[in-house]
Amino acid sequence: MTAWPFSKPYNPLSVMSQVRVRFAPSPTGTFHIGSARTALFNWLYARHTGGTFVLRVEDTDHERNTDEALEVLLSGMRWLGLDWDEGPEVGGDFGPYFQSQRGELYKEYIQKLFVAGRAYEKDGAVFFKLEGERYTEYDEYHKAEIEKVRTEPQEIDDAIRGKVVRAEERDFVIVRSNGEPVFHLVNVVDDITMGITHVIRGEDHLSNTTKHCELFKAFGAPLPHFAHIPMILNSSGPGKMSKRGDGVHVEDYEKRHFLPHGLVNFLALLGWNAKDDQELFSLDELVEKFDLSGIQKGNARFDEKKLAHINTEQIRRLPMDSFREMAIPVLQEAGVATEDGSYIDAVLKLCQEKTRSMAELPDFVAYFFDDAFIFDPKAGERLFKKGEPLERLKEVQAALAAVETWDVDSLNKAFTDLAASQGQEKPFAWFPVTRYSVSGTSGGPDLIPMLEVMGRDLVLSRMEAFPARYQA
RNA sequence: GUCCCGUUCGUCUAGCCAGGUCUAGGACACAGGGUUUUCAUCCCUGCAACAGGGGUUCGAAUCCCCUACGGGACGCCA
Repeated sequence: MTAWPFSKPYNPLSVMSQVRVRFAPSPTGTFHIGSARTALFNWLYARHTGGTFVLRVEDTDHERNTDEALEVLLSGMRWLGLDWDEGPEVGGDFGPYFQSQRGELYKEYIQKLFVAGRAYEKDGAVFFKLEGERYTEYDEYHKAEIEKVRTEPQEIDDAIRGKVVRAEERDFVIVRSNGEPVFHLVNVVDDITMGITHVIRGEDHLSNTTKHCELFKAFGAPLPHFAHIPMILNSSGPGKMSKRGDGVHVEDYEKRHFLPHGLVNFLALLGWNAKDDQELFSLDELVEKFDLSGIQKGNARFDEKKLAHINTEQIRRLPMDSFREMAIPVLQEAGVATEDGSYIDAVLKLCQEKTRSMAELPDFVAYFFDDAFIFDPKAGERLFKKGEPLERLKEVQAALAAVETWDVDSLNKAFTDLAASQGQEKPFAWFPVTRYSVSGTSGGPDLIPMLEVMGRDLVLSRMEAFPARYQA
């Protein structure tokens, strides 16, 4: 048996001191939010330590492993900004990175187990042979008399949970009767041959880890460091976050126009914290501050409201260029704005700090682009409840029509002068009807800058049309 | 059923490893108030937790034990 299974020469010190982590998803056609967080933690750890992030596709069997399923995964990873140093498309020295292409390697390793007397065939399948005293016992769970083995307990030194001791007690299948190697075997063989130093994965694998330790030892390979991260539970009700349902897939958030970094920031906080009160991070800050020791032991519940809040905050922190880059396709998709240009830029600049999500942006800005906006009935009701808005509107129309240069200063002056002429100190009495007549709503960006952006023609024509339109 | 992991406000969490600085801090949510042309933003205030019981100690959210509850694993799925 060769001590080092890598195909290339190496310097043990330089390789082993380098952190190598992997994300090893099975392409199922969706990208589960829990998987995404596991990927993120691995990615953050690699980037934090200057290590290598490997993407390995566990496509051992399954009819569902299609190209489309793989693409969902890869595009999800790309969308989140989790780039991989080795794996599909980028290659690497430890490939292939698809388990479906590593069959020969697995055979080689299975052979090693046979040679070492640690594997045997039974019912057409290959079993891993545990070492220790054998006995039979009625098992309540399997409802049958089964053979068990008193093995040496395995000690797992987990970076999050500390020392975990557990003994495996049944020989387990490593190759199915159809010839396909099972997860536990390929997972360990790949981790060994890919030189993985840290296995960061969900807590649902903690119990499996004793099987993996048995295998590592049988192969004479050193154990990697383990870090079992807590599960994400359903936001309400029992159990871990289910496979179906709203908001469990990364693709859904992309479709709903969440900021990838909003999701990333939220996911990072689900089970990890920076040991201080900071909650909003840039990617760089996340990379800098992320550490295994900051990971929580207990499971966490997914809270959409907090996600929404973080998403909103990250939208506000976006540089104008990035915001525009994201917003324009959203507006185009919604059919709100079709052309790029300085008008859209001005509108977006006005609205970035007011909008709560990209998804609501089209509705929020629709009236800037289309005369056929809808008048909010409730806001209209409130407006007509007191005063004589139509009279005020006429006064504003006259005042604005007389403005020579259509800019914030002149508009401000027009309103102030109008107020003064009526013995008012502030022009607030004229604001609500002005806003409503041009936008159909009672809220939105600051009025004067908004009028400036909309331009004289649009503003005056909407005011002119308002009385008739509102009746209808 | 067996084994493993966990348990601080409704939720995410700080504090726990190195017991006193904790009348337990922050954030989301919620409630109230203020600012504002704006059912936006922003600001202020409030609400609300150490699962329970034993022990160790002058002193325990922090250490130990038990119980309860939650999660996970026990597949020729990954």
